[in-house]
Amino acid sequence: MPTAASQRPPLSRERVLECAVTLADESGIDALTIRTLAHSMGTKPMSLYYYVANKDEILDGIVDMVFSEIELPAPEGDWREEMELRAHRVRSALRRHPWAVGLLESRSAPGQATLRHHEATLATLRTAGFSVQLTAHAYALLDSYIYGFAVQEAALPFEGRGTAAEITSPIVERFSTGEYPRMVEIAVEHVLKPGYDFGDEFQFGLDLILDGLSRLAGDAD
Amino acid sequence: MPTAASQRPPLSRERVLECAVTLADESGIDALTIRTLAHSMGTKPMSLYYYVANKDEILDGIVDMVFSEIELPAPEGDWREEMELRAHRVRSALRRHPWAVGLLESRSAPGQATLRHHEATLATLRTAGFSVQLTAHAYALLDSYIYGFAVQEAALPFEGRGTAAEITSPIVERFSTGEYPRMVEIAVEHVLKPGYDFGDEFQFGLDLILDGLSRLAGDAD
DNA sequence: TGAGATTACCGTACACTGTACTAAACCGCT
DNA sequence: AGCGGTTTAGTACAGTGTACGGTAATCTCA
Repeated sequence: MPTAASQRPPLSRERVLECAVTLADESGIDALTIRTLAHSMGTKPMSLYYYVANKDEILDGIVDMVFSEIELPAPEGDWREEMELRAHRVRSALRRHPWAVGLLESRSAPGQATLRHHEATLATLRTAGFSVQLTAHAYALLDSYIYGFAVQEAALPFEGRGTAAEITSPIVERFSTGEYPRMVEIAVEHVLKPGYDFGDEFQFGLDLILDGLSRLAGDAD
Repeated sequence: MPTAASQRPPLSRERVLECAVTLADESGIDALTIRTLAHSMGTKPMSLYYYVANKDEILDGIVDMVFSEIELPAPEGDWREEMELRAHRVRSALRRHPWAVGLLESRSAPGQATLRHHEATLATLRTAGFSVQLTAHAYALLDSYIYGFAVQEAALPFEGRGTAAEITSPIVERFSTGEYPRMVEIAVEHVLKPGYDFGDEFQFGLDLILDGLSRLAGDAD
């Protein structure tokens, strides 16, 4: 008789983490339980524990998987171009995996891919002539912006262009009292304009930050 | 015989949320379960459900509680001062309640305090002469930075000044291979310097962002 | 060849979670 | 005294992570 195990690709730590990522993408991080994960892989819960110590290790692992998807910046390249590219790459990775930013906060055991990513980013800034101090400042600033933007994006109840109308309707209900005129204004005159996409706001802040860093780095602009 | 109920302040939605906040502060958001919350209030799990519909409502509620702690900016004040103050206030609230930023991502039903806070902030920028567009840009930028900084701060395994040495030791272990020289450099020459506090990085980015906004707002600097 | 060790996987069980359902106790009324 | 709404509890159930132990196949070495 063919066992369940013989009918599917063999288990491995890699495959466990890959399946965990796709499961979290498709059904949300709350749906990522040991049982559903095992079921989605055609196996039983306890089988997974041969490859990972516990669920925390899975969570650490999928965060690192997200970083492993992000192309590394090139330390020899133009720092501004590289940092802009990197910012967009990180953001799009966090948009593909919206649960990741929520995990960042609770995980503090960075994996290999994460460390490599940080190393390459720091190297790019240092190679471009940033002082140690300025590098630390710049990195904290850039990542804060990227992560924070991802948090806001993940909190949005709509996705992308054109579907912004829904979020405002429950808010508009409270507006019969006229309590929030400025929010209405922003909604009507900005967010609800056709073609609006919150994601487009990302470039504005990114440019402002990179401009500021340029000035401090003493570039000839 | 004195019942448990007669020996403690009466339950109320307010008190449930207050106790939920202090429990999350003291023991982490994972420790905030209906059972532990009820126990900490001297009552039984199901009693809480008279005041809140379900746990989600508690989570929404405590996020709003955090916002309610934050003093509102004054729309008539100098916008830059008000925004700087607000940024520090929000950050310190998120530091008092590190679990809050993790909830921001998953909650999308803003409460009264949250809405009031947004309204006051938007009003400050608009009153200062920011266009609707620039207001939206500025707000997204500032909040991204603040939230993202809070995420990073919450992920740090140490708190405040001087205790940074511990985080680096597990990393330093991987450094026998020399794989991460730039991270070592930053650690040794910046993070491990006496008196270093990651929180101090906040002001750097905040100044840079406010400078950039000043320029765009056409101020006389 | 065959016995023992190792690898890969799984069944059962337990303490814990959120919460639906039910019932009891308390309160201010007439 | 007794009624009806308000508040508090008890019990029960499905779902969670995972400790502990077992099984079957594969590998190692005489």
